[in-house]
Amino acid sequence: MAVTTVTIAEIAKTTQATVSRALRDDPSISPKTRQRIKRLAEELGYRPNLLARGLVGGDTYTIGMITTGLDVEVHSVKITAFEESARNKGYLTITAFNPNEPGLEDKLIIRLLQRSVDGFVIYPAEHGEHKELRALVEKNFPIVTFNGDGRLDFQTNDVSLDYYEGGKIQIEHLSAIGRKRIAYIYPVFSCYTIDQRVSGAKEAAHNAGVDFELIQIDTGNSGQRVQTELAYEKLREFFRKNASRFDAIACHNDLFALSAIRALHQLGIKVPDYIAVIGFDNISASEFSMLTISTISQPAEQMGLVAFQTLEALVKEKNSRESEHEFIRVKLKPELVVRESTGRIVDC
Amino acid sequence: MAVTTVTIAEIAKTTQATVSRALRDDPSISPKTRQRIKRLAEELGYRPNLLARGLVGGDTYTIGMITTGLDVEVHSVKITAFEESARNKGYLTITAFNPNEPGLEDKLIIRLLQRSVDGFVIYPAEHGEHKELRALVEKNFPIVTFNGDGRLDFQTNDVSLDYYEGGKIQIEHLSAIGRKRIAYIYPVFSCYTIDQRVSGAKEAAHNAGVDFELIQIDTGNSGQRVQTELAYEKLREFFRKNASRFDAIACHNDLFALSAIRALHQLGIKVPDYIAVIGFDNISASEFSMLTISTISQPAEQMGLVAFQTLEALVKEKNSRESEHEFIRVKLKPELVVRESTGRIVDC
DNA sequence: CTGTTAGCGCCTTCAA
DNA sequence: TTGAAGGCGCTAACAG
Repeated sequence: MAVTTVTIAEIAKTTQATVSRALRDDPSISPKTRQRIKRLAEELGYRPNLLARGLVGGDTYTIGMITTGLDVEVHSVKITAFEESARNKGYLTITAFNPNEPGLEDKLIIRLLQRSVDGFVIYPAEHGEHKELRALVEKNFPIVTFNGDGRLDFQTNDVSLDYYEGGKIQIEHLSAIGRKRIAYIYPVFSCYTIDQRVSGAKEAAHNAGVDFELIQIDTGNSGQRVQTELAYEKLREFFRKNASRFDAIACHNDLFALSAIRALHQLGIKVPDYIAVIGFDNISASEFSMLTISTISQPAEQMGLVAFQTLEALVKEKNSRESEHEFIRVKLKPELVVRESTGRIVDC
Repeated sequence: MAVTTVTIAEIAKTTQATVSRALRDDPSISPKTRQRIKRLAEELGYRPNLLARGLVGGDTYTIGMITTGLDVEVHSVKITAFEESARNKGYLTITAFNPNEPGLEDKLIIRLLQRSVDGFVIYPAEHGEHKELRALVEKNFPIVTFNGDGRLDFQTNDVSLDYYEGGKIQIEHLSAIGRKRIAYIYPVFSCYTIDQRVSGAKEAAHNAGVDFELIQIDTGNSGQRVQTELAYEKLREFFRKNASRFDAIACHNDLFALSAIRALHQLGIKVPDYIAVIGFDNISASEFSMLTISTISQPAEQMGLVAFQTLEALVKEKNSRESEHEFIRVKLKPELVVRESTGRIVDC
């Protein structure tokens, strides 16, 4: 059927082991036969069976990725960047999605382990014990987490965004353009990264000496998913009653900011003249929108890239030594992007 | 190290083969020993090694997916829907991305084959020979393509959206609200699905007896990727000179429509009063935007679902018989979503 | 019903 | 520098 090392050996009138060695550039093989075998393999269209290779304990050049769904644009960018750098180094990334169910995380880890992945990138579920993850980390299996810092109660190699800093920057910017009565709007469900943004915002407001109020919008908690239409309705209702109290709004993400702007627009409240709005994430729509949105940009490609480089290093090192050393923890800084929604300065 | 069937056999004082059979519910095993072995396996935390299983020729419960990047929201929805239904049936989907390079498609297929996937879902690259894909289809390997209809010169099991119909619906709607001078705006790079939209639109315009003009915008051809800022500039320039000639614009997708609306807004041209705008895809931003966008909605979840069901059937059938039968070809209909950007009717 | 015996395709000792 | 042999964990005959 398929051409294997045995097929090649028979034709080359040598043994299977020699073929195997030649193909892997084993130094013990003479340049001559190596070349001969390689040519033959090429001609016959030989493709190493990675299952067999993995079975005997070698690397599979496969990395398991477990992440939340693709509904958040920023995650997609991270995933894409990771996959691309992995692919360029000859790794295949096998991706499994976990819409934030703690139990599913364990199951997916097991499933991927059964396929003998060389390492893992994991965006941990918000809650749960992380039983499997913890076990792997303890046995020193190559793992890198995204945003594990703070939501896991044990150390890992981690690449995170500094959400606290992000929240701070949002408010500092609003304050810098002269706004003094600021609301921070976010959904009710609890989530570490949102909490961080809020904390950072609170501190910045305190430092700047501006009024600051936290507004939680109940978006219908179908899991962590925001129900878009409902969110819009709630926002409009809120602004109808309370808009006059504020001259600026910071939102936990750009979609919320879009909805907020739409609601304000409906109510005839001009943005940014009366109320300035800033979002978070820098999704593409915030640049395409009729009124472009100021926001906080995540270095998402870089996060994907750094995560892969870290993981690759761990995988290689595992093969050489079992050196125990410190966990690698990278925390990247977000950046302010100023657009129309905070564009004009109003003097009060 | 890890617990295997041998480990269990030793403890259960039986043979490895018996354990293997018991675990797989082989009817030849007595209920007693089966239960005993299963309990033991559970206690020991046994996890079958899927590589070994795959090596002997059995199913791996792994499906390979090759698709374009995650930058297009509709694709993400399809992927997510597919992955979820696969997961619920015990399959792992391993996803590889191909930003439309014909050569890469072949490479990725090979890589996934080396991991012994049970089947493939492929969103074929726009151009190229599709050498590997063709070979697999010929040897009757379980494969389902997305939008392969029209862009492949050979038959496959396929799930497509009817883009022609979509283009038609766009124009029919604009005509139905009384518009008579319509432009179809799309980027310069050629692509089967865009061509289809345009053809459908053209026919609809002809049938409705309205003026119809094709406008291609040069968005800088970094591959197939639209350069957003450039696209916006070009659109604004175009409208500045030509807006007066039209009372409606149809765009090949929603991001373009967003940009178009922003450009029109900048120029002080009211949407939909002077110019109505309709997009394509129904991305979330089209609903969140300050001015919500009328568009054509793809049944993306359904496409993912149908693709998986079709593929699963092929995989199962392969195991039973080598029955040769017709290719399964599903063509789904898009739907009109009316929002503000075509909301008000203007009499002329 | 259960045990025995071959492999699947590859890598890795150990000899020669 | 190459060959021979064993085994990774599992499934699939073939016996008993």
